[in-house]
Amino acid sequence: MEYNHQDIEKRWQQYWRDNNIYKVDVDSSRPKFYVLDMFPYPSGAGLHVGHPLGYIASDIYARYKRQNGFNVLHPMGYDAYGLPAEQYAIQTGQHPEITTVSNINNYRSQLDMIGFSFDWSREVRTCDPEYYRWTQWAFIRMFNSYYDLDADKAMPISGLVERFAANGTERVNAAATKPMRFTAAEWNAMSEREQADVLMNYRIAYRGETMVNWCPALGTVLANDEVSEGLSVRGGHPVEQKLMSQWCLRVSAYAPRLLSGLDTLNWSESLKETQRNWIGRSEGAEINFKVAGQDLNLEIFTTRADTIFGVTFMVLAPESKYVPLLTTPEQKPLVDAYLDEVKHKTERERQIEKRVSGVFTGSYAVNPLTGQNIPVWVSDYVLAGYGTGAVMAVPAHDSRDYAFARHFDLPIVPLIEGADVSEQSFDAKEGIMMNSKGPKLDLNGLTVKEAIARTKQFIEAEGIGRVKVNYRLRDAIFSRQRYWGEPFPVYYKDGMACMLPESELPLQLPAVDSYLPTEDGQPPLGRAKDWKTKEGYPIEVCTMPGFAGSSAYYLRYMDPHNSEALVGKEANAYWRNVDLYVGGAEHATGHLIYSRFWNKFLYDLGVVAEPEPFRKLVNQGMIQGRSNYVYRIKGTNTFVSKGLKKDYDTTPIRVDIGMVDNDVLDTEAFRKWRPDFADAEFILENGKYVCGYAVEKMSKSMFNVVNPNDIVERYGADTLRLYEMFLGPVEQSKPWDTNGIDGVNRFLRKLWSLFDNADLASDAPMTPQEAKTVNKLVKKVTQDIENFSYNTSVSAFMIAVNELSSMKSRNRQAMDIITRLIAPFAPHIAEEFWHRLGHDTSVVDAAWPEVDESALVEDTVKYPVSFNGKTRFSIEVPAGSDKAAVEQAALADPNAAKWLDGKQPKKIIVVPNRIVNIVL
RNA sequence: GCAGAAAUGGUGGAAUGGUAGACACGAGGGACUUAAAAUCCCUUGGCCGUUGAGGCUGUGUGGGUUCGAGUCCCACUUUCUGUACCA
Repeated sequence: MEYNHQDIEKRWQQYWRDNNIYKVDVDSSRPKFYVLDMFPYPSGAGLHVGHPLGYIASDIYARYKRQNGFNVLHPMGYDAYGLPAEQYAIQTGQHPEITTVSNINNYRSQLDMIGFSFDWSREVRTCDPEYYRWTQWAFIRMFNSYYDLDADKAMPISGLVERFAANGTERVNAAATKPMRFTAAEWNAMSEREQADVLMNYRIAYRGETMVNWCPALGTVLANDEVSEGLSVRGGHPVEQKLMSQWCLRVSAYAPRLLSGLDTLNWSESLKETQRNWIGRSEGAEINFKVAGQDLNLEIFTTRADTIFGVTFMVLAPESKYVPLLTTPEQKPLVDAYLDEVKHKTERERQIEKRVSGVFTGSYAVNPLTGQNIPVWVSDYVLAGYGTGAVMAVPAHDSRDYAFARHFDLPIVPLIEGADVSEQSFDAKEGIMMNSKGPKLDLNGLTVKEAIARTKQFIEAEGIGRVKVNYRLRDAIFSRQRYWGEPFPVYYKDGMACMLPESELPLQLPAVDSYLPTEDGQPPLGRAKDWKTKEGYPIEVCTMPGFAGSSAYYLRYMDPHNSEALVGKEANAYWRNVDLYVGGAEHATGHLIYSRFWNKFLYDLGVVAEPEPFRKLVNQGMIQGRSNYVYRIKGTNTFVSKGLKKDYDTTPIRVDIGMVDNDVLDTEAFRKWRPDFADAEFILENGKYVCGYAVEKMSKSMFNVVNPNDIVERYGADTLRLYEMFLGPVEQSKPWDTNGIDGVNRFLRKLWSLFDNADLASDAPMTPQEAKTVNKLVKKVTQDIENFSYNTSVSAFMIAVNELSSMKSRNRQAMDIITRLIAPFAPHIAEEFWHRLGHDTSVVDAAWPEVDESALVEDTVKYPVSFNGKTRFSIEVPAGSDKAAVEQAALADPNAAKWLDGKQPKKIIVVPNRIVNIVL
């Protein structure tokens, strides 16, 4: 009988659906295992063959774990809010939900074809009100919490209010936007409005006046991870800095825990490193410089406290609050002009220019160690968002300060012996200090490291500064001036932000007549009718960003229909966290930081049991497209085959890969493709037109998209699954190349015919050869799955099937074991075999086979024999021979004399079961 | 610039420090066929030689450790990914 994949796959998919095979429930009698894929944003283009790569890998693991007796949670859902649907809505006026739902349906039908073991009864969609009510709920909880640095966790803001009322800020150690000091009396004397403003300074979800990435083209602000090189990640539009009042999440308060938590995770080193860099811990000191002639301290942050004797000027960020305070009347026109210039530059322009610019404020600061007056400048090379937005400039030992000093002809004082600073600064943190002696502190002769420690100690003792750990991680900006997102459960009462009661959640996204901003520049929600509370207070018109809905979805899967809580205690206590998370590395600084933050916040609240959401994480590689090119001779309509193009002056043109088979162009199809190619002429080689190729991103515009549906239709889902795994290591990026798929398909057909020929009536034991082949396979596949090395597993299956066919094996036991082994990879064909073997339950629950080691025992062992490390011949000795016997056998071999060449071996090395090396 | 990963045939890729190139594609040759498809068999890193003969060389470059290195160490080159005036 022929292998008819279409019939088999349709039939068993139906069987799985009808019997709810993939539905799971809490079952405390079995250990749990949680396998999760990063849920997709359902784009209009649908899935291409690159998307399922990670899903297939995780599905194999999920099925494998299930066959090993685990209760496996393996859900799927959709990250349904996003810009493309909204942009489409703006163009067409169609509600983004309509597009989104139709895209979701398309995704679902594509996913279903591939035979995944998802429990669809747990599906979540971020745009579903029953889902986003818990996103809103978490936001309210964040608003009602502050981060207590002594307890090192989030605490209810009501506790902080009590402490303020009793003792003011005394002994309060809380993460804050800006430091505050007041007494209980002062607190109690404040108006409600003033108190609300103070509390905003401490809330974990707060409204803050901050520098934001404003993208005029998209009409919204963006988070740092949504901006790359001064352009928006989505769309590539320029982004500029703007001071705006926005909702923010105090992610920075969690920076130390987000950093230290990484050590407990089984993630790739490169991904952890990316997060470490993003969090950006740096140890240094904050030092106060008095401003000459004013009662004002200029506070700076530095990691190089040792270089304080080389400070020849100070620099403020243009946005620094110190700028207006330090600008003297004479310098004001110049400073204002400079600030104006900087403001009109986008972040991108700033980065591209890299021109040294700046202006003197007219004020001087006093070096606390030397008492010298040093000028204070303003320049855009200092960032307002990092440290205190002001630096002490040490041109001799910092390249940026050096460039600035050179440009404005400021003095450069070297502080490290032997450092030549005539051409460039000496930035390395090594060497012996010099020129560093003041009235109270002498660093000369110390190493840089010693000097840093000594200086820190000194400034703390003298009260001119303090040791400080700084983080690069910024608070997340949480407002988006867009329509298609979660509405904030926030209304404004006399200008004060208030939360809706949790009982009124979800606050549903209202209908609007257009998805554009209002005429007075309000976000689209400004158009919603009756967008106010029962009492008539206006509701927030911004929506939440994309990462809001994806930050806790893994928790909702545990208990998706719970109407009382995000996740019930019992469900959470059982499923705990994700054991294996598979997804793209591009989320390293976005979703994977926010999720960890969100989880830690809920952990502080006692809502979830685990401090980290994702224990093991695997980043699947990208599958790139493989585009084909034809070569048109310039000025003609004649196309020359790739091998001959060097003789002509040609222009490469991309062609649709649908017209190309194994790089050979279907010339007739090409003529029909476009009217201007209708009369195309071809110069062939060996009667064929051979196309060139290039590895590029898979996209419609490059005509290189391969649709998984087409593959499934032609070869079957099992072939697709095996082939995607066979392509190479899951973590690695690689181009898609349909050319190799025949090999995998051939393998499945061979397996099929092997099975078709198996003598199903007999239950004879396996022959020793059969047992060896089968047990070798069990061992290899088990190891490979544990190591996520699926490509070598597929090879192992091919080898085993070849061996069995050449043995003309007809053994039922062997087929039983192979069926169970291949079930995670090729579930449809395995299910078919399983039922033919007479089982009436699904292969999904068939026990994973164990290795019968006794079948693998060999009678003889083969040793390669090397002379001075070069292998010359091999010998076979009885298994269990001792070293001396192996040595003897090697020397006694007829081949040995030739290589010994009459010499005595100096040494003979025998590595058991490995090699004999004879050293001459 | 910084950080991380990588570099092996025509291609995708295998190799717990132990016979490099498994497995697959592609290519070449052959069998079956009126023919094609499908299927099966043989060859396939390079060089020299042979036709039951084998040898040399070979994992980006240069060093090192080791009886033995694709694998470990040092330096360099190139590529990919992330990040970037972070003081």
